[in-house]
Amino acid sequence: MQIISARDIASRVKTRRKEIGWTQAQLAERSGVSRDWIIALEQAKPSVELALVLRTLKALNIQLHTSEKDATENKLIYSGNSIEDAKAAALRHSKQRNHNTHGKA
Amino acid sequence: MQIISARDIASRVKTRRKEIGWTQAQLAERSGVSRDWIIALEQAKPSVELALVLRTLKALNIQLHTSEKDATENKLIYSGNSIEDAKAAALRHSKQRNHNTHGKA
DNA sequence: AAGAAATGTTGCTGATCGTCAACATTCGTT
DNA sequence: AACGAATGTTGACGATCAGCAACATTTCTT
Repeated sequence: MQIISARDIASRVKTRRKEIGWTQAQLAERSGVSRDWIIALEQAKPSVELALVLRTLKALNIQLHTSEKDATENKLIYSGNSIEDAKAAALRHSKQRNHNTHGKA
Repeated sequence: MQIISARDIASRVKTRRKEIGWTQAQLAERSGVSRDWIIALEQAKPSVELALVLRTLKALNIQLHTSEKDATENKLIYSGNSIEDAKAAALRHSKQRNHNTHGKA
């Protein structure tokens, strides 16, 4: 499964948790986080801490992998690209929470 | 590549960034974060926000995937497992920062 | 339907985040 | 060596986190 957003992780975690038959409280205990945090994770809160996410995935035996396209290809793609595209995308995301990202709006 | 810890993501990001030939500042701009944050990420700070990580991976064209073992297998594995093992592991991790995880030490 | 269990919500707290600015250090090129 | 660029550090700031406790709501079991 491709992981693009916090939503993807949220649904992955929730689905797997139910597969195993755990409650949120059980998962929280196994992962070493609070039940509140599990709720937030499953509700796709984008600002959760990375390490806690990784711990939770481990508790659920969900493996994470990275795969990249050929480096040369990417170099070509990116080097000629408009910076504005990425910035606009970032802003779109940050609107979910007024995060002001890297300032100078 | 298997992603287990923040360290894995850190090295992945750093390696890929250099492959493409970007500076931290460039990656920061493309990802919509501050340069400070990129530094923190590449230094494997465990508490970085998930959404910013995902945005950065996207900017680098690094794809994230989950893969899980058979659900039945996991159910068997976990249902008979000692809760204390996972808790101990969680505590080991949380010692990196006195996070107090889910209290009631 | 009734009760219990699970999930979700709210208000609060101390701690930490991510950003900025300024400065120090390292790296790479000449 | 010297210069600029890239990387890393520090301190300050407002904003937000993760946890807790108490309560509300939904879901499940009997």
